[in-house]
This record gives sequence, C-alpha cells and structure tokens, in this order.
Amino acid sequence: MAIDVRTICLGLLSRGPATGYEIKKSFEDEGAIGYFLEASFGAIYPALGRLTEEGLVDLKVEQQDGKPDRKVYSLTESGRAAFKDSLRVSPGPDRFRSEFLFLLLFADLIPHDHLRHLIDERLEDYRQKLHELESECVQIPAKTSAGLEFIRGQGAAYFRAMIEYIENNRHLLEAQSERIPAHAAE
Amino acid sequence: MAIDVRTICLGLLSRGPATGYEIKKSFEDEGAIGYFLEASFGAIYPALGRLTEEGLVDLKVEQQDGKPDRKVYSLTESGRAAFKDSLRVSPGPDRFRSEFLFLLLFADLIPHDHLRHLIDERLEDYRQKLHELESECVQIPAKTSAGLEFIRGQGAAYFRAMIEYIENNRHLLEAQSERIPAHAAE
DNA sequence: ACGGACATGTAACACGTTACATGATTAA
DNA sequence: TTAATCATGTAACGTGTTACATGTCCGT
Repeated sequence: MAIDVRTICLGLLSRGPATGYEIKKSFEDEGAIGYFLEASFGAIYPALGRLTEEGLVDLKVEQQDGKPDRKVYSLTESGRAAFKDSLRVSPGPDRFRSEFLFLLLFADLIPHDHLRHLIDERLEDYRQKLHELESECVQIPAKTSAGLEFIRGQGAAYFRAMIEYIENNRHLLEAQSERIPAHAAE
Repeated sequence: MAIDVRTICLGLLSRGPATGYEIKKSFEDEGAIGYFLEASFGAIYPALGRLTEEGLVDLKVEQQDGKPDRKVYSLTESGRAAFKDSLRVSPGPDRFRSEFLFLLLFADLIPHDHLRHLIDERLEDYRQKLHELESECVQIPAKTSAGLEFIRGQGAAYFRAMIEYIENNRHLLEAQSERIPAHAAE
C-alpha cells in the first residue's frame, strides 16, 4: 500500500467531504492524527488533482469573493471501493525517526549541562502533547470514530511510557556525559 | 541538523572504523539502532564518497581476493569536530509513521475477522521485537555505550506500552467492525 | 547446485518539502 | 500595520529507494 499522500487524502475524505486546505489543517487540529500522519500543501493539491483525474474523487467548486474558489472534494463510489481495497493489504513495519534519540545515542559526546537541558525540554514537550491528547478536545462529533479514539489513546500511552522511561533512566546518560565538563568540550 | 544518511554515517564512524557494508549491517544486527535508523546501500556509498571528498572521513583500502576491495572508513579530526558540532543543534520533533495505525484509524471499514487477524499479527511482531531487545544480545563490548543501552531500554519500554495498550483496547475497534460481517464487506 | 553472506557502486525513479506567487479579510 | 486565517497552486530541489551490474566463497 504505502501510506502516501494519495491514500491519506482518500482516507480522510472517507469521513466526509473536505477541501485541500481542510485536509492539511486536520493534521494540526484534529486530535491525534498529526502524530503519525502529515502532508504539505505541495503534496496534497497535486494528489487531489490526480485523484480527480482518476475518478476516485469529485469536487464541487464554491465561488468566493476575494479568496480563490473553494474546491470541496468527496469520494466517488469507485474511490470508496479503492480505499477499502487498499485497507486489505497487510501493513508494513512502523517507521520511527527521532533526532532526539539519535542525539542520546551519542550522549557521551554532549556536554553535561546541554544534555540535561535537552532532556528537560523534550520531557516538557512530551508532557504537553500528552496533556493535549488527554484533554477532551472539542471535536466535531461526526468526525470522531472508534479508530480515532483508539489512536488518541495509543498516542497517550506512548507519551506516558516515554516520559516514565526517560525520567527513570536519564541518569544513565547523564552519568556518562558528566566526565566531559562543558567548558572542556572542545 | 536533519538526521540524514551523512550524519548517521558520521555518528556510527565515531564509534570506530567501518566499511559501508558494515554500516548497513549495523541497522539489522546491532541491538536497537535499527528501530529508529535505517539507510540503504544506495544512500550510504555515495554519502561516504562525499564525506571523503570533504575530508570528514578517510579510508584505508584493503585488497581482497575475489571480492571488491574493502574500504575501511574512519573519522578524521575535522570529521569528529563536525559531528560534535551537529550534536549541538536542538533536535526536531519525532516522526512516527505507521501503516498499521493508519489502518486502525479506519477499523470500522475492515471486516471483523481480518481486523482481528491484523491485530494478532502485529501483537506477535511486537512481542518478538521486545524479546530481541530484552535478550542479552552478544555485543561487541567496544561498541556498546550508555547511549545504546538507553536506546535499547527505550525501545523495550515502547513495545511493552504498545502491547499492553493494544491488548486492553482492541475490543473498542473490534466492536465497531463487528457490524460488518466479512461476507458482506463488499 | 543453489542461496546467502561478503563487497561496492550507478542510474532511474518516486516522493515529498520548501519557497514562491496571489490576494482578501479580520483581529491585535 | 502587521500577522494570521482562508485558499489554491507551481516549480525547483533534495533525499532516498529500487533495481541493476559484478563476482567469490562457503555451507547444505
């Protein structure tokens, strides 16, 4: 399958009509989905165009005053079928990329103070995101689903586990980097 | 910084000399690092070439009988400095991509039996990976570090959290998909 | 005899990001 | 007046994957 922008658009449209702009926004606004999906305008608009050519989606153009026309896309029958089909393939492995973890891998090369600061920052970040996921989050009822609720819970479980692990084990890293005082790092 | 193949090569070489082939292998073999780093030969070899041109690494060519020459790369002084420098920037956000989670987001469109099967499979997969991380794993002592140990623990904590969450919450998804019996899915 | 590990490298291709272009309205 | 939100789109660019090319040795 490959979780490309095409498929993401198809998936989000299966929950109801939307414009390209709204699809992009849903990564930021809508609950948890931004934590494991993202796409830029430069990817979404062309994808929507191709999907239209292929007949998997269609659009209604709403004219507006100063702004460009609003193009509201919806899935066609064949689009819905194609998306359902794409859900049948067995999913590939998860892909996790973390600059933060990469840095920690080389914690012994990082000055002690800086390392502590990095960890504190990231921990704060995780706590913030956990908080967002746990808060009720005013959601358009029509757009929630068991899947979305599950994903939100998964995200929360992930952040909770990471916070706990880092809090309990950061001393292992900090002990290593302590040997190189900040002023002697270079 | 951006955690590109260049930087990954620099980082791994900071632990000792290696060939391109060995760098690639270390993603598969070496403890946890494959869970959040990866690169293909097609990316590694050119990266090593460019790094050599730039004087950040140098190589000793070991001639071999039938096989191509073994090119053993090591960091130069300026390479080590450049890498240390790159560790100074503040790390960007984690990036997590999961086809599996994407499918679950649309669990209500998946036939019940298939969904159960998907979840069982993934759970088995996670348990397997957790087991690998928990097992002692014969490691070249010179290549272990506090960072690597920390990362292994982090990976284990991650898989444990995911397994627990999925086991406790899969019923939420399965209840939804139940409404669509497999034979009526199309 | 056959596949896998060892070993390096190139070229075509896919995919996505960033920056740019355009422009009205509204809140600070 | 300055920034943000709404709204779409193109083009250059970077980065990485996949497939191909080549060839030996070793275990089963």
